[in-house]
Amino acid sequence: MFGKDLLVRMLDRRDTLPTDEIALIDALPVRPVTFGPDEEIVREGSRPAESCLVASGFAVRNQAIREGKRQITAIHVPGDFVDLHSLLLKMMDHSVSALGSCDVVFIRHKDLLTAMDRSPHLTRMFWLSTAIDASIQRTWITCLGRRSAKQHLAHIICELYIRLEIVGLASDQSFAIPLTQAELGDVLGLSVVHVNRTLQELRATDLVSWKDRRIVILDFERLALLADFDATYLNLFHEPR
Amino acid sequence: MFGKDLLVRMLDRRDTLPTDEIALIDALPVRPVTFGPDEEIVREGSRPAESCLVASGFAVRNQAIREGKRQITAIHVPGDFVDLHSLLLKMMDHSVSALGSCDVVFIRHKDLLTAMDRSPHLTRMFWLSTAIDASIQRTWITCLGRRSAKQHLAHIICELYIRLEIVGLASDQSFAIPLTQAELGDVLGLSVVHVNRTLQELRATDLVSWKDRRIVILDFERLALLADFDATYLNLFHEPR
DNA sequence: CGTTGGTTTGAGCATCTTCAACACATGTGG
DNA sequence: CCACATGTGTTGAAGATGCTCAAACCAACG
Repeated sequence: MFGKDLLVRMLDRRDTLPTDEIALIDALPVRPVTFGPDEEIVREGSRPAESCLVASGFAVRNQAIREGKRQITAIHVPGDFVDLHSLLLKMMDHSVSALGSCDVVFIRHKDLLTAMDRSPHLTRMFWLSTAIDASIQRTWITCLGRRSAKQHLAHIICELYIRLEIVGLASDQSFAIPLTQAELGDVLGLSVVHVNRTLQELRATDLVSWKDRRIVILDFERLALLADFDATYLNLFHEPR
Repeated sequence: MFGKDLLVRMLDRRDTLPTDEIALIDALPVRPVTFGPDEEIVREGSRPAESCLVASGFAVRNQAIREGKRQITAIHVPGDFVDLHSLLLKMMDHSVSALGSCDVVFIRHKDLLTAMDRSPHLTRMFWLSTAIDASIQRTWITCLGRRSAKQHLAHIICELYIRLEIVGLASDQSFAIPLTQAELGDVLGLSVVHVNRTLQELRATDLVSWKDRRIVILDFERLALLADFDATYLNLFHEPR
C-alpha cells in the first residue's frame, strides 16, 4: 500500500492503467516517513533526489514571504504526488509541510526514471498528475483574483470534497480535514479574522457546518452555485491519454 | 523558425538539447496562424487535437466567470508552448486568446507523441516546460494572496523582463508589450482604476515608465526589492534533467 | 487549575471597487 | 476639413471589503 494504491486509484479515474503499469508502480521502492503537524517535509531551496507521495493525512505547499507571512499554493490529499515536479525543476522554490499528522512515502527520482523508461504511457500518466495540479492552481488564481472571500471559501470546500471522494475519503457530503482558520487564511489569502467571519456567513445560510476538523456540506448544489463551481478543471473524465 | 527556434532557446537555457532532439523538434509539422488583437486562439470547452506555440506576439489564458468578469491566469511570450497540457488534459477548462497581434503555430498531438516516443529526454523537456508554467502559476498565487497591489505589479514587471530577455525580446531594462490597463487588471485581479493609480505610484518613485506599450525599468534592483522578487521559480539553471 | 492553541467579537483604519465624468488620441464618414 | 464615435488613460468621491489590533472565550491537556 503506502499510498501507491491511492495514486493508482487517482490516475485510474482518468485513464485505465494497464496491469503492467500498475506492476511498475507497485515495484517502486519506497521510504515511508510520518510527519507531525506543521513539520517540514521538503525544504525550500533544497534539491531533492526523491519525490513524495501522500499516503494518509494532508500536505501543503508553502511559499514564505517577508515578515513571516506565507501563502499556501496547494493542498495535497492522499494519493497526490506532491513534489513530482522536483524531478524536473530540481531546486525547490517553496516548501512542503504536513497539515496535521501526515504519512508520506519518498520515491527516488532514479527509480521513477527507470519505470518511466519502460512505459511512455506511464510517463504521461505521471505528467498528467502534475498537469491536474497546474489546472487546480489556475483555478485558485481565478478564485484569488476575481471571486469574493465567500465565493472563494465555498469553492475550495467543493473542490476538496470532490478530490477526497475520488480517493474514498469523503462521502455523505462530509469529510475530515485538520485545517485551522489561520491556515485557511493562508490558503485564501485572507486574515484569520476575516476567515472567521466569512465562515460564519456560510454557516448562517445553512450551506456548511465546520466543527472539530470535520466539514459537512449541507447543500452542495447551492454551495456550488454560490461558488460558481464547475468541476471541469479537476479532469474527472475517463479517457485515453 | 515558426517559433520553434525560440522554444529550443527556452529549453536550452535549462538543459542542453542534443542535436537529435533539436532535429526532432525541427521536423515537427506546423500549421501557422496569425490572430488579431483579442481573437480567441483556443476555445474553452473545446478538445484540441493540436497544441500551440507562440511564434511572435503574446497570448493569454483566460478564465471567464459570471457577469463578464475574467481572470488572466498566464501570459505567454514567444517560444512558450501555451497549451501543451491539452495533450493530457483533453478538455480545455479555459480559453487562450491573443494579446495584440499574435503569430502562433499549431502542432498535432499525434506528431508530438511520435517525437516523444523516440526520446524520453525530449519528453521530459516538454514536461519541464509545463512544470515551469506551473511554477510561475504558484508564484502568481502568492502574489495575489499575500502581496500588495504595488508589489504585485512590480513583481510581474520583473518576471516579464526576465522571461523576455531569455528569448531575446528584452534588453537595456526595456521591453514592448501590448497590455492595456484593463487587461493588466485582469492579470492582477484589480479594477482598472486601481491599476491606474498603482502604476502612477511606481512612476512617481521613478521605478518604471510605461508608455506606448513599452515598459522601461528605471531601477531593476529597487523594483525587485520592492516586489520581493526572487527568480528561482523561473528555473534559470542549466543542468541535466 | 493554569496554560495553550484555536475561535470569536468589536472598533477603527487601509485598500480597493464602483460609478461617473473627463482627457486625449485615433480613425471614420460626411 | 470638420464632426463624431471609439478605445484607452486619468481623476474625484462615496462606499464596500478586508485588515490590524486588542481582548475575550473556550476546550483540551498536563
